[in-house]
Amino acid sequence: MNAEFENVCHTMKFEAVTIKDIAKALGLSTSTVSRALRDSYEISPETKKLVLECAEKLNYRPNPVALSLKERKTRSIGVVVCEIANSFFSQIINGIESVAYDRGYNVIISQSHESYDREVVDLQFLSSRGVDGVLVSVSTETSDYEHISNLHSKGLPIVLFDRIAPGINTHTIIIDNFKGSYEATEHLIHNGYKKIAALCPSEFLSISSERLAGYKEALGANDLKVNNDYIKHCFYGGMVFSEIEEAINQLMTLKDPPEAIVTLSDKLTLGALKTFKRRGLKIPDDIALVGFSNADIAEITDPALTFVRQPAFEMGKAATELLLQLIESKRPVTEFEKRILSPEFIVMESGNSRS
Amino acid sequence: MNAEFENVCHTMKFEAVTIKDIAKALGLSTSTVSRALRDSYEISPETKKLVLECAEKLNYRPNPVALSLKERKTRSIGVVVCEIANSFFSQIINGIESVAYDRGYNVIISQSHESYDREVVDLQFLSSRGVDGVLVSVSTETSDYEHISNLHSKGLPIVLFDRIAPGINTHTIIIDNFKGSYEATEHLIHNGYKKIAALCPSEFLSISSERLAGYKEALGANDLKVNNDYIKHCFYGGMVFSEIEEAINQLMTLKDPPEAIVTLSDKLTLGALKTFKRRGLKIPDDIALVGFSNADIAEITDPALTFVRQPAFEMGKAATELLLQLIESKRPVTEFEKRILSPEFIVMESGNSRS
DNA sequence: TTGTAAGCGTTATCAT
DNA sequence: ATGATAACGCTTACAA
Repeated sequence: MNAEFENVCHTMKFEAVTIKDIAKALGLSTSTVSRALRDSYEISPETKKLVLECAEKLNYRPNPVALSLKERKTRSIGVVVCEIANSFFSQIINGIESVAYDRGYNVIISQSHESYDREVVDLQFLSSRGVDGVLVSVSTETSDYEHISNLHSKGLPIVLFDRIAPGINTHTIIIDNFKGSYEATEHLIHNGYKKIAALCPSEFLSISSERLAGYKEALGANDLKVNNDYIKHCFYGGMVFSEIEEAINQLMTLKDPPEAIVTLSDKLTLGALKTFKRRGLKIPDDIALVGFSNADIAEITDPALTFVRQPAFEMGKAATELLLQLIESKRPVTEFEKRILSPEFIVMESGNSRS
Repeated sequence: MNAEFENVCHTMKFEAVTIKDIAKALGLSTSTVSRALRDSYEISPETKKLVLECAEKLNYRPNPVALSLKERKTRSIGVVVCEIANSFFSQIINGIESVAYDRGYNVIISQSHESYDREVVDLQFLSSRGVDGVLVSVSTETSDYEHISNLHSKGLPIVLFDRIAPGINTHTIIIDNFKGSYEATEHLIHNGYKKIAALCPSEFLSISSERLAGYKEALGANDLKVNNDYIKHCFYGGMVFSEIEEAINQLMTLKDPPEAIVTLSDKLTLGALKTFKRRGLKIPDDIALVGFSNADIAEITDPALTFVRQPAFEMGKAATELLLQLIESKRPVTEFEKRILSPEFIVMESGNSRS
């Protein structure tokens, strides 16, 4: 008996006050109480006051689960990213959370860890949990997008961001990847470098092809030839550090090694910096570097790094605003917004000029 | 008519298959179907097979909201941290998510942005949303813990991590902060530094006093006096960068400036590195630095930084495991675990030895 | 072995 | 202006 009691106490959440309790306390029906709480016109002012006071006194809080069941919406949105502990994505999540918080939505996070299978499960899990919509940035392994388009065609609002999926007609928000890498490459060219390598994410990712195109275009526009030996893809884009190390090793042991590298993602830039440090390579004397990075990383390197800053926080905010408009049907289903945010090219005085 | 139809299509989520649909399809009652799905002993094998097949065919997924309403648990846990886009916390969240995922729980994130008011609202929001438990690391502004102890005494399972609250008797997981900063300080002393300053988080945080104690103890154990001019607190612990810059400026303009600094949090270490770079201070010739940091940051500085690594991922995992045990009543309510994780002290050959 | 009915907390549709 | 009832999807006594 005692043991049982203790167990119950332990398990039991605080018995929340319900509309029933208020009804009982006031000798009213639940429907009256419900209406009074929602400030319905059909309830007399006195009753309203009574109910409101009682609710206040009992510290009544509507049960969101019951509401969800009734209204078939949970006021929560799901997010699928490769890794939370990646500063680019954590900044995006920060933006997502800020908008969601303002609008009274919960944010449910899940990670694909760059695994296609995991992404499928995550999405399935989120949708079965009844989220009102999802924000997705596809994993590096993902080349089949049916799991996304299936949900989409079932009416689940979806906004794709950063790493998007071809052929799914929905809202998307991306960085102007072409521009970012074009500027990075051209900056190196303008500083006198001709042998410029590119370190890219997996070729399957939308960001990769766009950024690579910018790199090639910048070379071409400056009468430089594209050397395929200078282009390295890291399939797991930095999640596996050894991939980056290996790619850079290969570059540096070419008969004709590059004098400079553009790193086409935040994670790759970080990995390249780490590799340089481990190998004792000095920037810019041994090798020059410009690439996508966040300010923190760029600023603490020596010399401070000229870099492409991606507006991650803004991207998270924009994606969430779009998603909530979709969810709340504030936007016709036929107009899909394809937004492109401009990256910032930040030149550090100290960085990469040839000595 | 048409407009209405479109609107409905737009708003409507895919009509999910329910137990009722299966029952109807098979000419059974919902209870039979329910029991068959739960593999109850009272259902005949044939019926079970029939139901299971039908469920499979219709792609039936149990509605978690309905389950939540019935069982009064949501299989979701809430997390309150100061900032997601702080690598220490994003690594912790990674750990949290990994355990939660394995156990079929959702993780709902919210940020306090180091604001006490926001922390109160976050916690209120999470609990009203019916999370089964919460993981909390208090904000730097928080010095009153009633919002936490209130929820706790109402029976909501709570695990505090990293920045804990005094006087709340629940599970806690922290780093051995004393040890971490003791080792950092002593390492500098062993390398010949005597004038060692400490850059600390807000004095109200549990981590701050513990780390400061380690610093002082290390000085004392090596016959060095504590100089209060050498101890600087940054109230917002790095969320406001100018605070760090200002603190370091003050240190460097003392009549007798320090030769070395221990930075007592990841964020402070990052901020100090940024400040050094901006001021053109070289490590270790102008100023030596040892502190709490993650490996990425420590490895890309020049020279690579000797540092205290906090097992953030492990902390997130451990906290979540404890919380889930509490939630699932696998652990008596009277035994509160106070776990202390050891930090790793990582010495880089290149770092901080006097030239 | 299977069906009926009540209940989780709320709101909407009828009555009254 | 207020109350009774059904419904959202599911589980579980209790009947049959």
